Amino acid sequence: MANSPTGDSGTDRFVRILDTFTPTRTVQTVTEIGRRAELPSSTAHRIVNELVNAGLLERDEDRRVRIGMRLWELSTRSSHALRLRQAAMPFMERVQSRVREHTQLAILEQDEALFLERLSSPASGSNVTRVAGRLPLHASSSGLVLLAFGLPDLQERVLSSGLTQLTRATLSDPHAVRSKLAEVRQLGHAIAPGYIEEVSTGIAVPVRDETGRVIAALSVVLPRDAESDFAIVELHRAATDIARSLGFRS
Amino acid sequence: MANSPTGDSGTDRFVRILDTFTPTRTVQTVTEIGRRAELPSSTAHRIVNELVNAGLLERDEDRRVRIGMRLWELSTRSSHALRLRQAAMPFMERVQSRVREHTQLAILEQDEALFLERLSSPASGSNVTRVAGRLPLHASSSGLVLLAFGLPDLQERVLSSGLTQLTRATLSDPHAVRSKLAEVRQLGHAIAPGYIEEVSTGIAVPVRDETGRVIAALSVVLPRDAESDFAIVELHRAATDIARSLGFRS
DNA sequence: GCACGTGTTCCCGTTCAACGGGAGATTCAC
DNA sequence: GTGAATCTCCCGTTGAACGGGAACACGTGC
Repeated sequence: MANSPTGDSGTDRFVRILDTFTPTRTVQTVTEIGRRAELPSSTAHRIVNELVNAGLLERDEDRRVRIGMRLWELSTRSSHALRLRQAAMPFMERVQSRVREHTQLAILEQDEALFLERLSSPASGSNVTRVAGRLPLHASSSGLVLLAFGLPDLQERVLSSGLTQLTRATLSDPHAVRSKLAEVRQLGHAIAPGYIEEVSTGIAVPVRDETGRVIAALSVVLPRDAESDFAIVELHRAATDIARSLGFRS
Repeated sequence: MANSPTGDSGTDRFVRILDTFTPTRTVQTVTEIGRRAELPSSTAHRIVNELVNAGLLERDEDRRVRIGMRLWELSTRSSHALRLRQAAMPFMERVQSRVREHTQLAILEQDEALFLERLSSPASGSNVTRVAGRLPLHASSSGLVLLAFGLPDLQERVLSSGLTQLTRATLSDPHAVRSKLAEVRQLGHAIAPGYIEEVSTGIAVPVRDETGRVIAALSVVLPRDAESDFAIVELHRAATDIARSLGFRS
């Protein structure tokens, strides 16, 4: 008998196992992992043990498994996002303290908006985004900014793939999105009223790196009917300051 | 011809590659990686490509390689350290704003002190520690706290391994460390004058989780001759507040 | 132009380490 | 007790990983 390989390259395996950990389920038994990753129990045990030895997974007192600190340690060596987050933090705090609403920083990651940091509103309302969470590009203000100032082939790719509809207000027609993007480029910021939740409006501005390229989006989430001009000004000011602190002049 | 396996389990391989990325070298060519991980060039290319496909590594414009955001994303699913960092942050900010020196949070990781977060002194002096950096347990104030309140077999393991001497003041004799640990337990905090750098003193207190177990060390770095009582009081207050915010009563 | 160094891609025969079925140990719950 | 769930260990099979090597693609210096 023996093995009937499933066609994955060893590394996939590994990623599949890590992927069984979700933000809501951070500890699980080995057998559970095996079930979710569709691996035979004995195989799951073998690989998990390897990963534990390597420090990428850890076991708690009950021998259940969770993601290891080693992984976090390694991930901090990804300089660019870390530098960005570091540079943005003080200015995000300023925005948050003045606008008093959720303040978020997102980057482009595999055709989605990935949220690097989020400072919650003191009067904490909606909670759609979270640190390390993702949102589709066409449906969030941050995503629209990243898309509008991104490469043309990214736009093609996103527009031609299915544009999921999150609320009644979400733009799901490629033409509508395309003219929205033109508007974003012209205004210099994106306003997404009710695209994600009926009750709130996202507002995002582009953040530039030391060469002037748009690398991130800084955003706040306001109640749907709130006055947005003050937030826009604050966001732009913060984005400029972040760019400056990254070394971008003028 | 063919292969002479080096005896590693596939996963090791993988970790060896990730380990070639250091805080100072965050992008490199595939061949470079191969050299450092002591892998034949063709093998390095194969594995790196797998990792890139899996999203754990990324290529920049010049096809050079860096650590991927995917890894960071996965690492955020490691709940416990994240929760701790989250809970500690506001109180660390308070300590930092009142003591006005480097303020740090460290946990025990593979017999070393791993620094989860660091708020730098406005009058930024020494810079030995950094986020995701490590220090030996016997030579840092944070380490001494983690060691003193840790499991007995941890203490044995550390004391019987080589106690590296970082400065003239570093305790390198097992007996000296042992009585230092007794002192730490008795005082409830650790003072490490000049153990790491001649010119500075580390001061650390234990942080407890919701069950009362010591899970982290909160520390500040003062100039060697500075008055430390105020800092100690502030640290203890912050540690208590952190424990309370994690759910620990009394 | 040519020679050289460096980084990368592709090919392919060898071989050994990963594979997973299965049996048995262990623990917990009812 | 019975039964379910989880984990450990063993072991024969085999296919996928391995890496040497050749060729390609740059760039650079002369």
